[in-house]
Amino acid sequence: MNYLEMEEMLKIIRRGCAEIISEAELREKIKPGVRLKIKYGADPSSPDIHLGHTVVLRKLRQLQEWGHTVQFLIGDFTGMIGDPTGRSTTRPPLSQEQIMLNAQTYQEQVFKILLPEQTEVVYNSAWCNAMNFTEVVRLAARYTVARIMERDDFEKRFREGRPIGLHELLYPLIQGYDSVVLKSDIELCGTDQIFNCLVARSLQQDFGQSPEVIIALPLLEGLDGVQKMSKSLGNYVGVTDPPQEMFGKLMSIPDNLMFKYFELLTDIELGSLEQIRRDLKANNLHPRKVKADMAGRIVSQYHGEKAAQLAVQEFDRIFRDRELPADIPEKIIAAANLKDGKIWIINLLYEMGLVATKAEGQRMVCQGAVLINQEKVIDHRQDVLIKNGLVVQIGKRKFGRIRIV
RNA sequence: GGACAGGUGGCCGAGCGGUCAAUGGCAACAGACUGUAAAUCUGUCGGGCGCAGCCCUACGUAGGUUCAAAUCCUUCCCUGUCCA
Repeated sequence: MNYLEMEEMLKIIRRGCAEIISEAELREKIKPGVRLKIKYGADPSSPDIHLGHTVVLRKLRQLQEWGHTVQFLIGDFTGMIGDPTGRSTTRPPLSQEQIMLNAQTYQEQVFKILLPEQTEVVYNSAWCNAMNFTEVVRLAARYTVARIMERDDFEKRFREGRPIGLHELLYPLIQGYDSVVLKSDIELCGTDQIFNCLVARSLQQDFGQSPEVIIALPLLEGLDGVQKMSKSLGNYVGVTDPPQEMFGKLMSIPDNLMFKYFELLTDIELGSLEQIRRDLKANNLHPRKVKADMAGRIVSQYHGEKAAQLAVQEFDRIFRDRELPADIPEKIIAAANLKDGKIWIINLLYEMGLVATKAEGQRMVCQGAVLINQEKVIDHRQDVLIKNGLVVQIGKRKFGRIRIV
């Protein structure tokens, strides 16, 4: 590898990165013909991989394409503790079964991005469960309370008088110890994990190993544009979300987030991204179009070009042109609920499962959200005459076609 | 072990005997507008009842005082601060 190739490679690695600790060490490690071990720790607290995770996964994939091996670590042991990272409250621990179930779906989803033949899946319970109490205490002796408390979320919780479980302080150590066991050369993580990775470096040196290089990627804000994307906040796009939902969710991000999504979630060249930015500023390009382009590219990565196109068409049809979607799920209404072919509008919505409670149904009607065959229902006391095939709609996103049985 | 403070709706947070299904903010949902499930503005936001009303369940847990309790008392559980 000559100088230019090295620079080119580093440029690709740097794309979208928040921090590399350190680049000099990285240059040392990346040598032609050397297959590096690249660790990535996954937290199995939720079963779905979302686009936030893919920021790191995509970077791992890039490294795999240069021949390196990914150590995909499933933190089943740490899951039982509950990762305190970024949390202002203690996380409830998960049951063993739940973790294993999550780990399973994780693995299925992760290979939408990673290359399976260059991925080694490991569980940290394999060595953590084998440790006895003496070993745990000795490990704990390698670090100090002051250094652990440097961690932002601990420090903050402590200062604010919020509880911190003693076990939570152990979390960075365990995670660091994983790197020792795996003899990782590089670790990829989100910026919220940098502290843990630094502990890993320190422990590795203690154990006579060369410290891992940390490549930290930014945390992706979720659909609300403020909080980081996470399942528990419900502001995420799952990699298994159906094309249309994926597209819709991506269209709902605030405009100012488009470029970040472009950079971190698509392969668009940074040059053309700059061009888009200029065109947008000069009013040569409509923001909606840019966002749709971004969303379309991402959908096609997970569902293919054709599905993405369909999703775009469907989106325009429903939200821009205000027409009915192509596929409307059928909802069954028991004939026994009818009186002279009629049913109270509130009961209809409830029976169709379009509202969770009848009170909600009433609210929807009063707010003018309910349409039957495109016609607004005004009176919540109304009995409606129904027949097969009638389309009932609440708002812009809930549809059902009546089928009387 | 002791002293003190606190536990309220999905979250944050007011209320501290009746007018409390509980102010306000966030989130969510709906409407208007538009360029979208963006932004902005407006409204809704425990449940049941064919419903301008009535009823049920909710303010850590279990009891109690009272005509009346989220509000007062007691038990227990949980959290924090300080002292030991």
